[in-house]
Amino acid sequence: MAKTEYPDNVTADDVATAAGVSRWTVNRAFKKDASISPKTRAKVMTAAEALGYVPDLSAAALASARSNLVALLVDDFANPHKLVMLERLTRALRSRGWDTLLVNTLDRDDTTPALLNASQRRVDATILIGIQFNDDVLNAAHGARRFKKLIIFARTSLNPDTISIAVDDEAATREIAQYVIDRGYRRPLYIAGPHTVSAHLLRKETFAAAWQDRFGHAPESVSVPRYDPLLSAQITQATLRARKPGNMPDVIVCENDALALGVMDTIRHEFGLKVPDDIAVVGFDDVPQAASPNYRLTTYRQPLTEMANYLVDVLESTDSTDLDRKFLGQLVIRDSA
Amino acid sequence: MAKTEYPDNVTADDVATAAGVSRWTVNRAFKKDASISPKTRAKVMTAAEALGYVPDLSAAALASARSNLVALLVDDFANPHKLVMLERLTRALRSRGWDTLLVNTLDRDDTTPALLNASQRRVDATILIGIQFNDDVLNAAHGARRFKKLIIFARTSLNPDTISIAVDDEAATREIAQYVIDRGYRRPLYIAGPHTVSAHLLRKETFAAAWQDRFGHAPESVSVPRYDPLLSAQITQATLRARKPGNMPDVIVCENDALALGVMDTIRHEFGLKVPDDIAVVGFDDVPQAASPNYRLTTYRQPLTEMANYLVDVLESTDSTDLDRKFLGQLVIRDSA
DNA sequence: AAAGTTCTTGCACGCGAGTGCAAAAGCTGT
DNA sequence: ACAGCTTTTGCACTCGCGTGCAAGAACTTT
Repeated sequence: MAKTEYPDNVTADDVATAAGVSRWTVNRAFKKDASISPKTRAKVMTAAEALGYVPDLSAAALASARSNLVALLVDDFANPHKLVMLERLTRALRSRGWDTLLVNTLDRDDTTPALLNASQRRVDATILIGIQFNDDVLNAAHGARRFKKLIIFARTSLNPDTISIAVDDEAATREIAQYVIDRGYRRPLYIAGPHTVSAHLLRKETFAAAWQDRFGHAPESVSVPRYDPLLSAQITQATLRARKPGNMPDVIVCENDALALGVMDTIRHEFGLKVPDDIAVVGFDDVPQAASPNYRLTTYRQPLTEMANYLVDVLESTDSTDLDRKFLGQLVIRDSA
Repeated sequence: MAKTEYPDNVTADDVATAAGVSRWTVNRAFKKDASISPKTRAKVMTAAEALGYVPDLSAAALASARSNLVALLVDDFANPHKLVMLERLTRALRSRGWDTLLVNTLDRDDTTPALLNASQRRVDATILIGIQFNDDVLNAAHGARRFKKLIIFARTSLNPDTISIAVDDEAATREIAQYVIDRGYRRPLYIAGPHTVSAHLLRKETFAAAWQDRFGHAPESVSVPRYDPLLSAQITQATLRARKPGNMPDVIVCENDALALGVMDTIRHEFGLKVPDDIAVVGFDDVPQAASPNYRLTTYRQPLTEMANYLVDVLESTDSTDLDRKFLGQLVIRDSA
């Protein structure tokens, strides 16, 4: 008979009764900068705690125009860097009161259904950290109902309806190219990721341009259709096998670490060559494994935490004037090049 | 002036007017097994499509007792296996109409606030795929409001208020132990993960018991406080350095692959030893990297897809009688042992 | 101490849809 | 063509809270 358990659901009304105020005052007590006297708030909070009350965000989202919820669309789970991004993003979001809806868009050919689904949950923004989208989808999405913000994270997009938060790929790649040239490498092979129309990484083009500027010809390149170390290993293997023994590259520059890890594995275990003595390797992202004693990969680190925090700034900002932003990262030199 | 854009928000009422039926009929049309005539449904769907209507799940969650939303608490982003689990879980959930709230619980010392937050969003279940929780938290959570189901995924829990969906660690570990013994290894070192009270993996104990049964003494073991290859590498290095040169183990059995990868790196690059010739290594989980030419790790694969599908079954089941379940996986023999 | 300010608090209405039941419509057999 | 039955449709009420404004309380000023 003792009321040891909390009732099924405590509403603001219950707390109001307990504290001897109105329901609206209860809600004010939970709102950051509401006009309420300190002692009333204290009284309400005490009552709330005693009853085990917490505001229902679901109802709040329905009543107001905001939900403090974002959808995170991911279409690439083979790239270890995704795990790092997920960690940084969820941490930044959560620390500032935002929740994250994780949407796996791997098994659909476009993101439209996922965007639709996000709108059904009244998300305040949709964040894309993948590649599978094009301008058609974006335009459709933007024309549709209830679309607040569409953020492309860690990838540049030229679409004007989109907010892109990314590292400055061009500057980063030029720095990489300069380093490679300075170290005396002259026979590069560039391993690029999937071709995409929108949300392009300018890395391959920039590297090619830098090489062209310096030596008058573009470097060779290969494309891997997924950011997957295992696939990258296979394709690199096929590419190198097709070459004459004397015609090996002296450096392999990769669009990101996911590709670079596979490349290193192949170089060592399929060809029995040494990194960097026979072939050097450069990556991009600085995934945790890049630092392992096995890889010691030279790579480029994006300021992910800073970028994630800026993303939350964007979510909280009201004006929508040119929120795109590029960040500068840092070349991390290890043993692979 | 042309109405090229959809209005801000289309409600069921708008569709009802357009289709010449009542709002409730519109909702029925969107409900899987509602009693509605096929032609009425078709009429409604046509009108809905023309207007760009989709039901508002936020409002639905408020009005009904279900939200079709689950919270996924993760406290360990260094383990590459987490990415695989996230992929499998979100795919299974999404394909059957469930959305996933990803909650990062890394930077808090207990899961209570996260559980509270989940309850604020009216999730139908909370799924834990980490380690940071104990019985106190669980009990508090369960006593509180609006807690539907608490699922421990990929980890065994003996707490009766909890539904545990996991591989049969005991059977798996016995199989591993048997393999190690059959291959003639006699000086094992066991690398365990963090100590936890609840949600225990029985792997270390089972391996020790199996060894004890056979040889009359327990194997040595070390604990790594996080499932992180880099940390595992460090601790393994310290452990092996403390040994006399002639006293090295001939096999290192790891609680999971995250630990095993670090172990292999250390063996090779810090001690210049060969795997498996000098020291063999066994893991658990079969992460993607385990198959790479670099590691070729012998490990144990959990039937994750099957487990994820069962999880959705659990979500959709109404009776709550003993939903715990153990799955059998498969020993994957590669070159590391 | 009265009038003028500023800070607090209360309230009607709406957000968009689910539940359970009752009314209406469709169907069967004779 | 009508009773009897089944399927389909409509509706009052509810879920828990936000918005914007107006009334009330508390504090200043001269």
